[in-house]
Amino acid sequence: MMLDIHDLKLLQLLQQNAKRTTKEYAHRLGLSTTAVYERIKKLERQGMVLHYVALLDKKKVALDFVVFCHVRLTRHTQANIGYFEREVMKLPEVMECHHLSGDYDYLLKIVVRDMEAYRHFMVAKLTAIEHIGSTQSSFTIKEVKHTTALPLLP
Amino acid sequence: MMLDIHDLKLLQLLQQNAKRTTKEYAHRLGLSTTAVYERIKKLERQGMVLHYVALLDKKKVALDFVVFCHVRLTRHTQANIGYFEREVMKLPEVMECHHLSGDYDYLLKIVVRDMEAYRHFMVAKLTAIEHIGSTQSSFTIKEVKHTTALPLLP
DNA sequence: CTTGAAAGGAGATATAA
DNA sequence: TTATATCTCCTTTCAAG
Repeated sequence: MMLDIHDLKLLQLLQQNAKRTTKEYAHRLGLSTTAVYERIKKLERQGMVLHYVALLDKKKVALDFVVFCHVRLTRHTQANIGYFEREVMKLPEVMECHHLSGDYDYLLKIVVRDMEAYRHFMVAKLTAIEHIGSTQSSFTIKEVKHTTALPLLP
Repeated sequence: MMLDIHDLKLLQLLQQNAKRTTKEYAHRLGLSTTAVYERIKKLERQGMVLHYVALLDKKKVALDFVVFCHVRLTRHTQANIGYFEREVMKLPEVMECHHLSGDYDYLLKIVVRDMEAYRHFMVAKLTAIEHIGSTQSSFTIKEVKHTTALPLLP
C-alpha cells in the first residue's frame, strides 16, 4: 500500500495522459517495461486508479455554461439529507455536489448549454427537490484553470 | 462539426470508460468496428476529445481534504487579474479556478492532505500572491457526487 | 529489479464488396 | 459505407539472472 517515488511519478504521468505505451512510461521513469507494467496493474488492483476516461472540450460540445450553486436545506434531518443527495445524484447536469461546512449546506457544480437551459434546470429539476430552503447561484465568467490531476508531487 | 446520435453515444461511453476496445464500442452502438474507429479519430482530430487520463482515488492517495475558497482581489485592474491568474495556474493544489459573477471574484477548488497542509498552503502560497483582498474557505464534509462526464444525453 | 522470449490481441491501413 | 485481410506494435505472461 506504500507508494514509492516511481509509483508517484507513474501516477502523475497517467493522470496527464493515459494513452501512452508501457514502453514510454518505462522510458520516462528509467525502468523496464515489465516493471512498469506490473506497477500499473498493482495500482489498478489496489484501487489507486479508479478508471480511465476521455475528457471532452466543453466549448466544442456546447456545454460551457458553468454555474456554482449553493443550496441550503430547510431542516437537516437524516431523512432530508439522504433524500436530497439521492435526488442530486440523478441529475446529469450536476457534475459535483459537496456537503460543505459553513453558511450553506451544499455546493453544486452545474453544467448546461446556456442561461435558458439553466433557468429550466433550476425550475424543473433542482428546486423541484423537496426540503430545499434557498439557493444562490454564481456564474462562471471564465474557467481560469481546470485539471483532474491530483497534486501528488508538490 | 455536427454530432449525430452515434457520436453523442460514443462520447458518452468514452467519458465513462476509455479503455474498452473499438470492437466493444462498435457492439454497443450497433456499428462496425471500422466505422467506430473512424468516428473516434474524427472526434479526436476535431478536438472534441481533449485527452485521455487516469482518475485516481483521492482517499487512497491521501489527498482527500477538499476546500472551496472564494477570493476577492483588492483592485480589478487588467494587470492584477492577469497576475493573480498566472500565479494560481502555478499551484498544483488548485485543481480548479473560476472567475465568477457575484460577490467574490474567484472560486478555487483546492486539494491537500489535511487541515495542516491547508493552513500551510494558505499562508505560504495563496495569500502570498499580491493584490488578494480577502478569502473565505469552506471545507468539504462529504463529496456527494463527482463526475468528469459532461451531460451529453439529457 | 533486469533482460529476453513468446502468444495473443488490438491498432492502423489498404483493399474489396 | 461496411467488411475483410494484413502488418505491426503493444499487451501480457513467463523464465532466468
